[in-house]
Amino acid sequence: MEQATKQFKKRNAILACLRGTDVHPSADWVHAQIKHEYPDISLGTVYRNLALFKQQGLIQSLGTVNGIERFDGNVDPHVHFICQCCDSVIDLPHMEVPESLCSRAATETGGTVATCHLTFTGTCQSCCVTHQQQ
Amino acid sequence: MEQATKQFKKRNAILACLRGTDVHPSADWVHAQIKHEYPDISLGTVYRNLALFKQQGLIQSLGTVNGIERFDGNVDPHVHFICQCCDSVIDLPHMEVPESLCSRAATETGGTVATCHLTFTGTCQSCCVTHQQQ
DNA sequence: TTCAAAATGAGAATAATTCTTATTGACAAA
DNA sequence: TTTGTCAATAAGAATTATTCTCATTTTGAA
Repeated sequence: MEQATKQFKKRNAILACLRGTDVHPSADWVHAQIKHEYPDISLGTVYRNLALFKQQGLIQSLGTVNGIERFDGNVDPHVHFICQCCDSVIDLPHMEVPESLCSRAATETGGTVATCHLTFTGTCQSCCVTHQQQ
Repeated sequence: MEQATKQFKKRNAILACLRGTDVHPSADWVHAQIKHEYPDISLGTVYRNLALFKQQGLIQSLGTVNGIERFDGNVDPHVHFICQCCDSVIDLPHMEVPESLCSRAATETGGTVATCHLTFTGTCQSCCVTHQQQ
């Protein structure tokens, strides 16, 4: 009965949290979530493990939105939309960056390409509705 | 004889600095450059004017690289390559994001699209040469 | 010259992230 | 069970990029 491993309980909870949400959260958001299960988890542990996962390629960073780094538990290449109004980050799952662009990037730079990010910014549907109230 | 306008001397120098380089600099780099001409310019002025230009659409932010925001005086849509090794940012001028992707982003989100960024990360040619010394 | 408004310098304040260190917890060997 | 070892953690201090405050300076106009 899942006595199997008590090891990495909090670490695994952090990874599970990221993989179980689509909000592309900040470290602080993850910390608040994990606290429900482990009230004594520290923010430093969240930062530390997020950095570890990122280095291991288990998660990816989307860069910062309004000065706050955002993470994604889905490392498959996909496209993002960032709302400038509410800072939400949304997946655009049915879109892909043409493979031809990636290979051209490698040849044009003369270096090696590791990742590719296509990101749109704008106003999300919800914010559009809220703001033009007519 | 360019008595024309002493106004905005430093402000204009900041914009000219950004437009006259391709290194996609940080605020600190810009500050160091302007100091050659105006030794008393403060870092606060650089930040203030970069924020102003960004808001006016005269420059764009590329997001942060290693926690430091990078700017681009070229606001035409174009593709970037970021070296994970030396943090350099390079233009890939001969590549474009297909217009079809941008319009699809708008329809898929149901909102409005303002900008589009395609960014590759990897190891630049120079760092490749430096590191695999064989 | 005088005036009002805008721009700036200097440095304090803020806040996200990283670092340090003592402590805790898990597992293995005795 | 006890002990030892080592990784993981909590707590909070330290760092640092960026923003904010405010007194001063500069600018162009009257």
